[in-house]
Amino acid sequence: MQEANLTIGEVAHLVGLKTSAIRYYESVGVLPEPEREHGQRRYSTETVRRLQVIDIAKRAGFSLDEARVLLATEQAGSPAHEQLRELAQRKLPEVDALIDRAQAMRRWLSTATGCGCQTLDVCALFGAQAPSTLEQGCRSDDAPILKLTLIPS
Amino acid sequence: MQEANLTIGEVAHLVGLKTSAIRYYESVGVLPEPEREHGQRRYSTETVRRLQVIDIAKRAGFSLDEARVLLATEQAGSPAHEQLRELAQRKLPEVDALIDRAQAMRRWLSTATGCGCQTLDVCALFGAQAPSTLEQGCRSDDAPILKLTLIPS
DNA sequence: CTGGACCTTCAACCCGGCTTGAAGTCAAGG
DNA sequence: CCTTGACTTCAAGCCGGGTTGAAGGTCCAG
Repeated sequence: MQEANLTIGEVAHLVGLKTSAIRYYESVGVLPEPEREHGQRRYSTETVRRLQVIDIAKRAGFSLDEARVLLATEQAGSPAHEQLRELAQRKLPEVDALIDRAQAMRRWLSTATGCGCQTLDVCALFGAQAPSTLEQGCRSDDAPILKLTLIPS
Repeated sequence: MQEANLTIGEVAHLVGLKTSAIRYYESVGVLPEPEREHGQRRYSTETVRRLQVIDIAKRAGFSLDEARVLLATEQAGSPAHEQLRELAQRKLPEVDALIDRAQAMRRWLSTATGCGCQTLDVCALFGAQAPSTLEQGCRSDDAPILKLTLIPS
């Protein structure tokens, strides 16, 4: 077993969180209740790892609740892998959609910053749910829905 | 000038929002105050278009506040294009980072759902801020930080 | 013994992005 | 005239993900 010798402040510093966030995670069940010494929480490096997992999961768009499932899964071992697989399958299309939208936005933004067009056409963004049909860039032969005058500097 | 003949309910229906959302947008300055007839708001199709812009912007990860800037920019014309460019430049790295993270997550999720490995290694997710170093898939030669036992069904 | 650093709890607050509910107004139709 | 339905306002509530503040405990150094 790991020795639990880190104070909440040390852990917070290690993972770049505020102590309040760590207590909050505990309160919502994402972190287990730690051992205590004189009433104070003591953590092992295992907890630091769990917090890193949470961090990654959050950055990847998981909610705290999903992160909780992820960690619970890891804890429980055998029967939980099904749950993980299910979680992943539910999440995949969401992530795909996110990527599509983000890439469409990226293309749009880079034309907005980079191109020297007189007018910047955003019309392509409005092709009925298909922001991904943005390939055209600054072309503008059909009536623009949104026309921004972008004067080349 | 456009004729303003749409009621809030009609507009809401057209763009797939609740009327409360439209009033909220107005209250936070994302939509301008519309003309009124007998105290009731009347909108032109221009407003519908603005709401579509807002929708796209939101889907692309802009906050309502940023959407407001976007639309204000469009309104103001000349000196505002700088603001738009600036907005776009501020947003681009954010969007890039988002895409990276989402793609890393996508790869991880698809291994989680698809591969038949005994153990699923998430270690690659933890390479010091680099979730994008996930190419390896199920390889696991260095000590995994997170090891999930994923029993092939 | 005192001060300061760190910890504890709990309740309250903040933010964005709305929704909900109560109470009132208005025009049209039976 | 009365009801119906769509509108109006304003205040309050909800959600996730925390932060902040007050009031107090515990430890160690000087």
